[in-house]
Amino acid sequence: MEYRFTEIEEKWKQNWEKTNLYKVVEDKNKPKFYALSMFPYPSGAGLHVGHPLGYVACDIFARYKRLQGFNVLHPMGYDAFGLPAEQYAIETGTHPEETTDKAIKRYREQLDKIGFSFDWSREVKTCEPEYYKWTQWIFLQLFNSWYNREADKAEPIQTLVEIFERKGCITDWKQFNPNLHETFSGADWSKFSSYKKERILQYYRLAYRSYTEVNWCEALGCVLANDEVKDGKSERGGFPVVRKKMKQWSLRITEYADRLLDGLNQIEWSESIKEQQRNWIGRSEGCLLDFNAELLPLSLTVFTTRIDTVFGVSFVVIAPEHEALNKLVTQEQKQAVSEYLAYVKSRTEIERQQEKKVTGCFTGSYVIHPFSGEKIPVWTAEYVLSGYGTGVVMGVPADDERDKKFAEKFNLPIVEIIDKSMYPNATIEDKLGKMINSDFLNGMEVQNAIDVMLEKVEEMEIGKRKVNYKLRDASFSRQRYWGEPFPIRYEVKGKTDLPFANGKDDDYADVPVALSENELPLTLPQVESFKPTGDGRSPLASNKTWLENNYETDTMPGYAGSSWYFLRYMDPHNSTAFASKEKLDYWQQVDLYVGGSEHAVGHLLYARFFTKILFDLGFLKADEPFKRMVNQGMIQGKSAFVFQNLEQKKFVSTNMVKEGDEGRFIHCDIQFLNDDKLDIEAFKKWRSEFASFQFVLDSKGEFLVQREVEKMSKSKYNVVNPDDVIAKYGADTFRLFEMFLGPIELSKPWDDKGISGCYNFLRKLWRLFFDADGKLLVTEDEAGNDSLKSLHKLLKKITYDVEQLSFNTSVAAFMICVNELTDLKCHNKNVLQNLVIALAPFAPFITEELYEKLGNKESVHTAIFPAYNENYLRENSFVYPISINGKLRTTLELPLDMEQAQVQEKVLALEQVQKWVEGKPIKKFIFVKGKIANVVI
RNA sequence: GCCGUGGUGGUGGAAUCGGUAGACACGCAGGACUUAAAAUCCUGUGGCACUUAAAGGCUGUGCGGGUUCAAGUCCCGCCCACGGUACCA
Repeated sequence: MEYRFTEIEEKWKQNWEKTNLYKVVEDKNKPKFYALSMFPYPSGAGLHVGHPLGYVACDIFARYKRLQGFNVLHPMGYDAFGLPAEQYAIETGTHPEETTDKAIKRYREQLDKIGFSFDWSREVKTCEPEYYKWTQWIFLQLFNSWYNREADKAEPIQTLVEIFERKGCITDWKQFNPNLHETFSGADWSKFSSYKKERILQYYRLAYRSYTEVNWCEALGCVLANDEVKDGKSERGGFPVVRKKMKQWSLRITEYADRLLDGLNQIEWSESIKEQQRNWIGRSEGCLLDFNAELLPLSLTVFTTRIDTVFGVSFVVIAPEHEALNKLVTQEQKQAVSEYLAYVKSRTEIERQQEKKVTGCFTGSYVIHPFSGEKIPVWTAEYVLSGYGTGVVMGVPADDERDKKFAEKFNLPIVEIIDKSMYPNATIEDKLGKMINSDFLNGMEVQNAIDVMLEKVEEMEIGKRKVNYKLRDASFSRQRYWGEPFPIRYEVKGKTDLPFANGKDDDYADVPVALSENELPLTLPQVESFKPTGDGRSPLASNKTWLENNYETDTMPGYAGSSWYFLRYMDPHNSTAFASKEKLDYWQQVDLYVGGSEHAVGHLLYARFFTKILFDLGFLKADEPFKRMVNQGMIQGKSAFVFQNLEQKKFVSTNMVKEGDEGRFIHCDIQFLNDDKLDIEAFKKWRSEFASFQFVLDSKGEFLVQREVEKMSKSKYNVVNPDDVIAKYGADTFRLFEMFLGPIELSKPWDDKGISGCYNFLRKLWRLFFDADGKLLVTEDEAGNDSLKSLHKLLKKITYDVEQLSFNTSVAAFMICVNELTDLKCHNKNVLQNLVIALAPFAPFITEELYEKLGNKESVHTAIFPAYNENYLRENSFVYPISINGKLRTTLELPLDMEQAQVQEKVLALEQVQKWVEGKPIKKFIFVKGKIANVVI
């Protein structure tokens, strides 16, 4: 009987659904395990073979844990708000909800074919009001909280108000927010208007309003995502884009910088992800230092981690956005600076940091060096970002790579200040060497000089120690329709808020007021047009209800919904809380989280941030969301290209293209390929405009395409759909092959060439059970020792590999075992049944069928994972590799308990060894039991 | 630019603690079965030169150095590809 996967998979899919096999309920008698795959954004293109990679891995782990007796939560849902659906709406007028629904249905169909153990009764969609009601609710928690630095946790804003009422905001309290340049007494506070009170509270709330930069495209009349900007132009239309300040919501994530950093030490994530988060947070200990302007009553404060190098300062650079820049520009430099600023405005932050071209402009002003008293020129340059540090840096060209390039370009003096001659391998920025040309620091080691300077600066009161973070507060506003509305309305005093900064500090007259809990959810209204309003506001700004109620017209960003969805799965239908206390306490945190490494800092940092806030406010028991995290690599596509010569109206087979030939390679859909050979007729049908072109074939009469590995994407015509693979080989083969492709965390191109190997494996497994006529071959006799050894070798390896999520080697181990059992002609029921249970997490359908055929009434997925028995694996001897001077020359089988002296005797007696030794003295004999013997001569 | 990851046969990859490089699979070549094909099974397969053959030799994990009895694995310096870079998700 043949292995008929279509029938088998259909049969069990229906059975599992009927019996609710994967439904999970809280059960205090079992240990819990929460296995989670990152939920997808449902794009219109459907799933491609890259998406299920992580899902399959996570599903295998979830199923494995279940076989080990855990109560496993393994849900799935959709991150359903997003730009692509909105963009489609702008182009076609289709409501994003419709587009999203359609995409979700398609995703669900595709996911269902792959045999996941998802509990679909817990599905969440971030765009549904029942879900985003709680996203809005969480936002209100943030809005109504502040970070108490003394208690080192978030607290209700009320506790701050009480402090203000009692003792006001005295000098000491300014440390709680250095941006608030105001002190007041408790009595003052009680007299403040609600507007003034709110303005002060805005400096403390975890969700607050401030001016942040956006990409403004005047021609399109809207704010663009970074993604939509290419080389300072809008991707659609190629219109100019400038950076502009706009009043927006931000989240005070910076208050959590240290805790986000420390928390990394408690979680089992890959070192690389933790390192990326550490670098993103970018904690650095340094010092603030004031430089007084020569002719103006102002001082520039720089942040530096290298206060020891202060005698090497030959210029100071101020960020182009810095508010003091205006005052510093002299009449003579006015023209040059304003031209430079226009150039900087058109550049994105990434472009600015790339500094391939060194740019900058002299302001005309000077500051006075606090120690030498010399005049130091002040420049402005794009490599200084206003958002980092103080937005002013001291230029030390001798000891900083970027400063050096800057000085060289603009002919600024370079003063050597550190003698590194005794550290020949040190780079320019290593904190090593002896101070020179540095007055009282001369002769000190760098580390020592830093300490001395810190003391000195604080003593002179021209600066102070400061811990700085690269992390910035998170921008939380989007001028979009398809996102969560803010549960905020404005108390209008006078004119309404203007979207853009107008230069005045105090140019808004609004006081944000939180909606009450029973007003939630504030649902997205229908709008007449999804097109931007043109003045920078979202389409909601043209909605009547929104205008009448003075609701916030911005919506929340994508990460609002995705920063807490893992909590909603615990209790997805709760209408009185985001999840009940009882269920939150039962599931606590995600035990294994699987998702793409592209989320290393974005989503993963925000989710940790939200978790810590909810923890502080007493809702959660764990302050880290994901205990263990694994990042799967991307599956890339193998694009195909054909060489096209437009003038001569021909295509040339890639092996006939010579260097210097006129023409170019253009993408060609991979569905027209047979290996690398092109089906010319199909291609012509696809692109009828090329039907009359000539096709130059190679000597074999074939037309070959050029292959290249690229991101898998519809626009590159290299997408492989899992449906097609499953139709041809079945879901079990598909799952095995996805895993067999390589280590889960590596990126690799999809190539279905190897898939028949996995298919053959399942058929070979099938043949252990059935002969060609479909007769069951299984016997109930005593299993042979060799078979048992093969089985237990497998079980040991699987147990180890699955814990490590090393699924490619697991699949190889199954193949080896089935090969061995086939050679041994083993049809023993006990051996085969254990094999089937072990394979069940990987290939859920075929194993369910075989398990039933073995006479079992229960599902294989409720069985118990077989433990391996070391007794079957014991070996008495080992084939030692024998090497001479580290080079393998021969092998020798010896008992494993043989000691070095005896081994040496046996080894040296070998003919092969004698041949190499040739009577020379043995310098050394290395012996590692069970590993190797090495003769050194 | 900065941060992170990776580079091993024709291909995907294996080598878990510094100890036999290339497990497993694809592909390819040859053979068996077959009228033929498919399927299945068997044998071989990193490269080089040599040999009737066997055995053996040299070389080989992106490039250049180093540490070690022994390096794909550790250290230093490069090159290339990929992911992120704060409004794609």
